[in-house]
This record gives sequence, C-alpha cells and structure tokens, in this order.
Amino acid sequence: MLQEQTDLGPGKLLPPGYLQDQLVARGVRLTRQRRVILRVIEDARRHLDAATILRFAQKEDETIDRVTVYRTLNLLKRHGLIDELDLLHLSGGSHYYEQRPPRQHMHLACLRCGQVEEFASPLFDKIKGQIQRERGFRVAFARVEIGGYCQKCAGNQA
Amino acid sequence: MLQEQTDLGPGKLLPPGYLQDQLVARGVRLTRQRRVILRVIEDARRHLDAATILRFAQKEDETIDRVTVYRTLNLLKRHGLIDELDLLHLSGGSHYYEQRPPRQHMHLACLRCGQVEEFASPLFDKIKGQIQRERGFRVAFARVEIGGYCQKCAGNQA
DNA sequence: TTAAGTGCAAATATTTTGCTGTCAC
DNA sequence: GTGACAGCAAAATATTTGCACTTAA
Repeated sequence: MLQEQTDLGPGKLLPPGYLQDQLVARGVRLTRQRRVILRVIEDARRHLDAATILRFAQKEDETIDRVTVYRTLNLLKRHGLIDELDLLHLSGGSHYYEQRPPRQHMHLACLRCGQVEEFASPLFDKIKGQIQRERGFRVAFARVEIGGYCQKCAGNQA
Repeated sequence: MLQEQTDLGPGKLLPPGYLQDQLVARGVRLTRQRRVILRVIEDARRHLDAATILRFAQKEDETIDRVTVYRTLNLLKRHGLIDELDLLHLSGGSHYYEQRPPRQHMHLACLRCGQVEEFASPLFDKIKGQIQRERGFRVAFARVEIGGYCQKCAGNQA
C-alpha cells in the first residue's frame, strides 16, 4: 500500500465544502453519511481507494457501510465531481478517487517507491485541440497515468 | 479467425510472432497453451479483456484454463510486452490488454458508443521531455485514456 | 531429468444489487 | 408525507493461490 502520508496530495485548489455545495446545487439529498464521505475525499492528502475512504469515514461514524461508500462514489462520478483512477495498479486492483481538479493534470507514479506526483502542461491542451480537429472527437475528460522513476529513486539506482 | 468485428484494432506495427520471439529470447518456456494465448493477443483487432482472450483461446484448445490466461498475462506484463488498460470501464470492471506498441499512443473512448480509437502525437513526446527535465522523473511508459464523443456520436446529438 | 507450467478447486478482492426500514426535505 | 437513501445480506465479477500432475527444454 502507498504510505498513509505522502508529501504531495491531490492538488487542493477548490474551496472547502465544494463537493457538498455542488450536490446541493444539483438538488441531491445530503445525508449524514454523505457529508462524512465527502469530507474524507476533500481532506484527502493523497489518492484514496474505496476501502480507505470507508476506513476514514468509519473513524467518524462507525455505522457507515461499505456499500454507501460505493454508492456515493458512483453518485459523484455520475455528476462528474470526482475522477476514478487506476494509478497503474501499483498497489492492488482497486481504483483511486480524486476530486475533479479545475485543471487536468497527469499522474506520475513511481514504479519503485509507489509515490504519485501530479503534473500539468499546457501542451496537453494542445493535444486535446489536435484530437478535436483531426478526429472530430469531442474530448470530455482525460486520464493520464505515467509510470517511471521519481527523482529520488532514479538517482538511487540508475 | 478473430472476427468480432470492430473498427480500428490496436495498431499492428510489430512482426507476427514477436511476443513468442521475445519470450524465447528471454529464456521463458513456451508451452502449447502460451503459444495459443500469444497468438490471440497478437491477432486481436481490438483490445481484449482476460475473459475474451480465454474465449478465443478455447476455440483453439478447449482445455485451456482461465488461470493460465491470467498467469500468461502477468508474465507478459512483468516482461513489459503488453500494457494493461482500463478503457475507462465503459464496459465493465475488467482490464484490457494490448501488445506494447513501439510508439506510445492514446486511447479515445467514446462515452456513447463505447468505441475506442487510438491517437498518437509528437507533442506527447515533448511532454515526456518536460516531465523529465522539470521533475527529474524518468518516464518508463504512459497510459492515456480520454473520454468524450466520437465524430459520429458527437454529430448525432449536438 | 527436473524446474517450470498446467488445471482444478478454492480463496480473495472488489463492486453491485435486492430488499426493508429510515430519514432529509 | 414521501421518495430518495442507508444498512444488511447476498450476488456478481475479477483475479490470485495452493497443490498434485504434466511437460518443455
């Protein structure tokens, strides 16, 4: 498993309570359980999988069920408020979730230490334009997962 | 023989028998079952998941087991000869596999019809250079999955 | 010959669904 | 009050592991 505390977490560029506010604005009912789960996702300092979200949520409310976590994640996905990632399955078969960021970024996953950094580049927007023009494909969202060796690990071995 | 007709399949830019040759070159034992599975992957005209690979393989040899497919896929992954993809889970929770292409490309998955196209851009190599320079992150491979609407579907609903 | 691979059964892991009672609005 | 939601149990789906037999090199 990835370390519990990593340095870089998913970028925190959105106001606190954003997920709640968005759901309310869309007329979705806010339950006690959802509030807790949303808070866990917003406060995350790294990408969490469903099982970890459950664990954190249960610290605050023991009765929250695994199923409720999955249903809430699906709800957020349907509303386009979070993104589902694989992070290259560096630590098992489950998915990871992050609040959809205002600006698309890429994930750099270190094959050695498992740390995940984020990276954004204006060139990627150019690529999207290219796709649109050359293929007539209307891009809704993008997921970029890059495997390799982080500065520290690359230095230590190669 | 692999006629489950789709549009674009994974690009066929590698010589036939490439996977076999690579495994032999690496001193891996070639069994009857592995030969069949490798052939299925090489002949694929689209991205296949484990269950589909099994189905095709069993057409040729009924006795091949699901487990052998998974073990062979893991073998190929370990040797970096195939890539594992999600294709955004447009059609279930399983993974899809493609022979690792000589040139990285992106996957464009249509959220409406589920069709998957491939797209390559020299700009993406520039981004990799950027990552290397700005972060000291040594890129080994990349996976890009883009969701949106293909030309046909975008036209039909816009 | 013999280490590696296979099939089978079973375990594990992850996510979804059906149902009934409960709660947010 | 009522329709959406939660919890529980169970199913569905996806993948891995243990073990005894088989086979490629």
